[in-house]
Amino acid sequence: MTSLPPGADVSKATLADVAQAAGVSRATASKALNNRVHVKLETRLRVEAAAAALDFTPNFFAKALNSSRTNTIGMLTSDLDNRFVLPVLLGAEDAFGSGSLSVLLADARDDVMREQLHIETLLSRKVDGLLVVGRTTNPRSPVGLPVDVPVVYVYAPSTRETDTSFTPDNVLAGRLAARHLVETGRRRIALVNGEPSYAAARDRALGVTLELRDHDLELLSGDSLFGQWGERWGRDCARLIAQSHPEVDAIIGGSDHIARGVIDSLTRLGRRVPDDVAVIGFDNWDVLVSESEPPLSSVDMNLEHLGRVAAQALVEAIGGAPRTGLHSETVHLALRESTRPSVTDDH
Amino acid sequence: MTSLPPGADVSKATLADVAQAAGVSRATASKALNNRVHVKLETRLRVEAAAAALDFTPNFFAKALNSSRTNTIGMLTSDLDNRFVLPVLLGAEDAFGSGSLSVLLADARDDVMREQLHIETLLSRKVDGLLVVGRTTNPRSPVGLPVDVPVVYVYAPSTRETDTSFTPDNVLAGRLAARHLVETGRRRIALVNGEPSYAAARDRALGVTLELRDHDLELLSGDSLFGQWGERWGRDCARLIAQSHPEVDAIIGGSDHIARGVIDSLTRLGRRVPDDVAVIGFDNWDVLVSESEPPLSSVDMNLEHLGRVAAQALVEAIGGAPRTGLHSETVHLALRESTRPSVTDDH
DNA sequence: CTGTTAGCGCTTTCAC
DNA sequence: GTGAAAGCGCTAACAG
Repeated sequence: MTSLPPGADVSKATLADVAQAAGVSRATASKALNNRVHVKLETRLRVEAAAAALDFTPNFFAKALNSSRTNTIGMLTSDLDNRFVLPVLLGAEDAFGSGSLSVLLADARDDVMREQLHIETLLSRKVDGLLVVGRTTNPRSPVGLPVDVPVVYVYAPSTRETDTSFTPDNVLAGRLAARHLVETGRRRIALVNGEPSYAAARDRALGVTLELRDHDLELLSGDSLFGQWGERWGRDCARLIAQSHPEVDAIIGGSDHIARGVIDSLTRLGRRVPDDVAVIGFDNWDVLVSESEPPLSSVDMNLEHLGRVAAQALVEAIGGAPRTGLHSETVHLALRESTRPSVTDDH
Repeated sequence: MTSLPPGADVSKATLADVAQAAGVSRATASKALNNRVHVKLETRLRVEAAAAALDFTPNFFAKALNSSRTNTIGMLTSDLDNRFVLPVLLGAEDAFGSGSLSVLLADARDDVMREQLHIETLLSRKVDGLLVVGRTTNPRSPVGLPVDVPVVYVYAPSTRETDTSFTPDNVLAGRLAARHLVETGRRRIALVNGEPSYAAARDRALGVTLELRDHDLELLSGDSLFGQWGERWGRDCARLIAQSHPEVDAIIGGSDHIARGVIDSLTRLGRRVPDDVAVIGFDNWDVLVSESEPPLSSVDMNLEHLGRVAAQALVEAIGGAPRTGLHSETVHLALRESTRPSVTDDH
């Protein structure tokens, strides 16, 4: 019982204790425990035994004080309250947590001031690297760091091309959705898209258009209908499309929400999904797609994978091997009932 | 330019530099900067000026090395990929972030081993306190800490009554939902509930039952229908209820999802919502309630508030004023179209 | 191979 | 009021 302040009796045993118990100097004990060279095997074993016996845990701060590596990374989110960042965090936490890296979380609330403040705090804690998780896939301006700390941008790429960024390939997503519909016999395809201010919406539309063009097709309404991300927009547009283009045999929703709205309207109008009209969405958000009636096909953005590769890239960058540039990560189809080929089309 | 390892030129200026620039000793500089007593005002000012001029940031680790307070708290989640933890985190991050507290995030993936591992890491980083965020509102066994660090449980309370826990008041939630329906003239009320293994489901059912009893009413089906949390379950049950109890004038969904399914079935069966049957859910999950057709009334669990008060309690506990026991935090109604009193009931 | 000697940057007695 | 000295727990030279 020393005279330390109350509550400080955490991990009492110090390196000196271990050294003494093992009958060596602190320096030797340190080398032994850190797998440094020039330590006799027998000594190393003795030290390790002593450490184990004393339940020794090295003092994190003392270590950090003279090693310039803290095994801590900062995760800066623009908006925690966003269903897209979660899987990314999860994948990242996964990649980090398996090792001995800890994650310092900071939520900037999509506010530049807060972001700068949090960056300063993170830097003062000497994080080894920074993972910047965006709110959308719209490119964002790079964070301004006064010092040289590796940064990886995920979801929202940095506008600076020499930075390292990972973002889902929304053009491919659009292509996959369109290709699937064409391959299952659909020809009169419409796209009800989300907000035009979102790169995700524009990229998906582009992918759809390009893919259709490859098949000598084009969107039913001539162009993609940009609007909002919600069900209501999906309902409204589906109703209009069903009237103005009764021949429609497939509708792509810019998001799962929109697609749900589309299904809702079509069903109420007496159009059968998928027999009369196939419907597909984007994001493959579990709660929306699996319990839909019928279950909704969707394009999965592989967000957890995205987080994982970004985290790995950050670890590599910390290790000195930066993987710079913009990386568009692949996405994949998640097929369900809503795009089952209609029987008549099968022949 | 010292001979430090590359990338270590972070916050170059040290206390010694400041002291020298101010023409005082390091000891005095330290006292001045930390608002300790026994420092002449003029000296203090001079030191502060020097610090500002040199853009001095105290070395976090050196400080931590002899202060036993790290201004870091650990946030241990059972399952990051859970829509209920987000708002809680947000509220907590809010309460912490406004000060100078940093948050070390660890996701246990609902795995005891991982949890223990993460706790050890967090403790080795000497967090001042621990916020344990549960996956459900089911009580959980307390975390085993070898040392005396304040812990606050949120969402899932600890089974140990002397611990500090914050959880939403689901009994009240059930009461509020039922009371609202009764007050708007509904009398033949059914409850389609979630999984019986969830305390949330059982508590909500209890609240509904108690409230109805206070009005000399009881559930239409005699008892609550426990099942699953999804839309499908809501659809199936609503269909059954509409057939077996055609007189039903209100259905409470155990979650917004269930309620959405209920609305879906009722609509398809030609029952009008809310004119024929009122529908209300729980959780007030934005994407589900506001874009529903009609928009869905719900009970908001105040999760962000929950996170905030838990975080505040943790800060207080760190400060030495623990607020022990189980705290059931209040919830509130979020009324929308789906429970509008039907015109005939208004008289 | 091992121990001795110096610090890392800061706080804290305790004299002056 | 202020400063000299000691030390938090560890790692990194340099000798031996």
